[in-house]
Amino acid sequence: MKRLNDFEKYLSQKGLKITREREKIVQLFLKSDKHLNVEELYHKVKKIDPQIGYSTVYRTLRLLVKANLAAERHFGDRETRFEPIRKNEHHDHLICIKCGRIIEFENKKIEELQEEVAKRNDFEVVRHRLELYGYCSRCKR
Amino acid sequence: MKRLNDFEKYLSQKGLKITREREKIVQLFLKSDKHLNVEELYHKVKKIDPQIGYSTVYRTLRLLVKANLAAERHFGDRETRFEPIRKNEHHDHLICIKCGRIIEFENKKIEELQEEVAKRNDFEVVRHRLELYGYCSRCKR
DNA sequence: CTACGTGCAAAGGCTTTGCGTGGGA
DNA sequence: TCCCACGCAAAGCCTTTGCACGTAG
Repeated sequence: MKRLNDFEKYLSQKGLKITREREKIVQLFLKSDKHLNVEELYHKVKKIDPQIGYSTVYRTLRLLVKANLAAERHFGDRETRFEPIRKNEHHDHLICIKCGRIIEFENKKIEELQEEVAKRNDFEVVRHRLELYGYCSRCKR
Repeated sequence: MKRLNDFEKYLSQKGLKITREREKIVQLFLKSDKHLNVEELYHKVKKIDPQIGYSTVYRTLRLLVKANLAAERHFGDRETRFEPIRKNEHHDHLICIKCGRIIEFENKKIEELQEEVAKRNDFEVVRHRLELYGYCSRCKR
């Protein structure tokens, strides 16, 4: 769990504390390796340690975002989802509007074209978001 | 105002009513030609006709979406924005994270590449979203 | 005349925070 | 010991809806 160490390092640096709750939450979050929302992670955590409260899960996720170990995503429009950040990796998403499955992909060519568009508009891109919504292999017939 | 006629046609077809409120709201919405949220449109409307309530603005926007005359967008993450749909036109967005300016663009090549990615994943794309966040010409130095 | 539309206020749904208590360092 | 962190409950923020009254057709 390299990333868990990164998190603990971050905490120490900031004078924050390593607690039982944070350990468990972060472990589960990193392991699950999906795009979870607070609710979902909260339920996973509850199963392992029923003491832990919703706000702790929430605050830990926010902390992960600050530490640059998690990214905040807004797919469905209303709900906030989080995903672990693996170093040097950027990807976009295919989202099934029937079953909710999320498939990740990466395409250098598209990114280059984006840069081109930006340049043409005298715009400096900091980050981007590309999502394709439709039906996955299982849901289209 | 071709689109206003389209809206009224839609209303008649569905047995819905053309009201003073709807006329004004839709006119302002189409004219403003920006990416407004309910709040913003509501304020514009208020200036012209202070009687009109927030829910009427809200419901009229929903109606426009149903009529396929407006598209719902979620940029900032939490707020819902609406933009008029011009026929046969698809575009994506450059969003300035400093001043909030939104610039539209269109790029066929990118769309083709998206289809390619989808095919490779046995995925059928229904719609997509591409947003580039960064600094616009005025905000970067 | 009837069903749809309107404004108001309140209910929802999720995110965020204040507070008193508990626990790392 | 001293802050930081925790759980709980409540506050915020938008979005959405129920209701009683008004009005287009």
